[in-house]
Amino acid sequence: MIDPQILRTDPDRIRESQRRRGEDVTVVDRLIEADTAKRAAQAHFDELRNQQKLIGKEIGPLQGALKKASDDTAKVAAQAELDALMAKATDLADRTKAAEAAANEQAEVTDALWLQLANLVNLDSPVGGEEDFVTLEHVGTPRDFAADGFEPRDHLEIGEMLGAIDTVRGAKVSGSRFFYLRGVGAQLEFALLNMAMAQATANGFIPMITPSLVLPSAMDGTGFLGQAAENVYRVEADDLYLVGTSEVPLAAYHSDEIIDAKELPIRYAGWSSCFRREAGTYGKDTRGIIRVHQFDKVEMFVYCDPADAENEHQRLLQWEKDFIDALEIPYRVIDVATGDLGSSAARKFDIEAWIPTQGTYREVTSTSNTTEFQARRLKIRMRDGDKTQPLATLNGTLVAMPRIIVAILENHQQADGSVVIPQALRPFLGGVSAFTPKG
RNA sequence: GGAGGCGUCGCCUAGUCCGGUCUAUGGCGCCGCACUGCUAAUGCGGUUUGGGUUUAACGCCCAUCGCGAGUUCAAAUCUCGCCGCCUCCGCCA
Repeated sequence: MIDPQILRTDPDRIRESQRRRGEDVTVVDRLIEADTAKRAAQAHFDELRNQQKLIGKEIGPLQGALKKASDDTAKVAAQAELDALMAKATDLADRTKAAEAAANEQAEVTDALWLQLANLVNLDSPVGGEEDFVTLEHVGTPRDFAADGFEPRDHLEIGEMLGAIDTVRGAKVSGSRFFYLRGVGAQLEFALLNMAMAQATANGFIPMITPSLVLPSAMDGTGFLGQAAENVYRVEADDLYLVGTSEVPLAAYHSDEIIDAKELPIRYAGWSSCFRREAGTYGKDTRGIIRVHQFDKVEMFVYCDPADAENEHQRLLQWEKDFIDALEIPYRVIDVATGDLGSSAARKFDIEAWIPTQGTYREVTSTSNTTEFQARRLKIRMRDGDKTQPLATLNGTLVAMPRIIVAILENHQQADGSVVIPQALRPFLGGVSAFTPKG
């Protein structure tokens, strides 16, 4: 959630953000109303409770005096006073209880509204929908296969020739959009994993292997039970969710904690399987492993001072570029438009790799600055001197396996179906320089 | 899965049997001040978190003793449910 103070002091800022996202603006007015009602209800309850406590404090001593009273007149007087006090207390208790219930109810209504509100967009993000991104740069040049004298095969054809990808049996065993990596395909993933972790640790990241099943609180805290809910697998019997990215367990890792500002930034590189229902993508990317229900990914996740978040976002982007650069794959970097940001993100950069057989760029990594949005929901704060305030969280893909494998196979293929391994990756494959089809 | 124990404001801890004097004790750590060639030691003060109100500042109020509900004028304390941790047993990659 965003800072409630902004609602009270500068609601137009929220309205503008909602407008840029193409989302409901009237929610701001409903929030103002609910927030006011919530505070009034709370103040009313606080006042009644205060009175109740003051009376309660008189009752104890009075009961003591009653016991010690020596003569009957004093006893009768004390008893009368006690009875009057008790009657008042009983009445007050009823009213306090009612006020408390009203305050709780109003708080619930208000909190629910808050959770509907997406993060404030960064004003530098291009405004518009999915197609309105701004291309920041192109790196590398798409290969000229005509000059090389052959027609490129798509990643699935190459993967099958190499015995590296098996989608037919994936579907047989688990249904559509599931696949097996086998042989050099599996080795390629392990090599990419090790290369990614080597880079991450060299850059000060702490390697993490995270749970793939999380509680509703973790899923909701990271903002995945909003608009994205339909893409989340839920294990009903145990009320757990399968994560779509290790961003979820990495963000929730420090939930309900206060971190000393001196320890920031804290950087984690998380390895996990990722599960996505891919609802609403019927007919899209049905061939190969571009869009699948389960894949593995190394995710970078950072906790830092909000003042440093934009710089850190640039660093994450640079680390993503470093990795793709090392794999010698042409790509472009886009600044994602406001309407296509997730609810948590204030700004997002995607790297899209050139896919020769599609003649276009396809997303392979994504890095988001979620500012204090997730930290507020997950109650993660930083202590800076005597101030305690929410910190900023950011995430970025270091490597998402299937798509980077697609890019490697397609861009580095040869006429005979073999695939040249980029220099930087070879040490992680025992020095192998190419994968070659058998017979 | 079974049995038992435990959960207190950073860490440790007192309080829970028997409800009000808990505005939660003490130690450690941390912060400030004093003293001091320097450090250490010592002394004094401060130190949960969230919300509200006020704001020039101080302050005041409410909630918070794992979470939730109940009993009561009043709950860290009594009752019920849940969660987590530890020990032992069983099962198991």
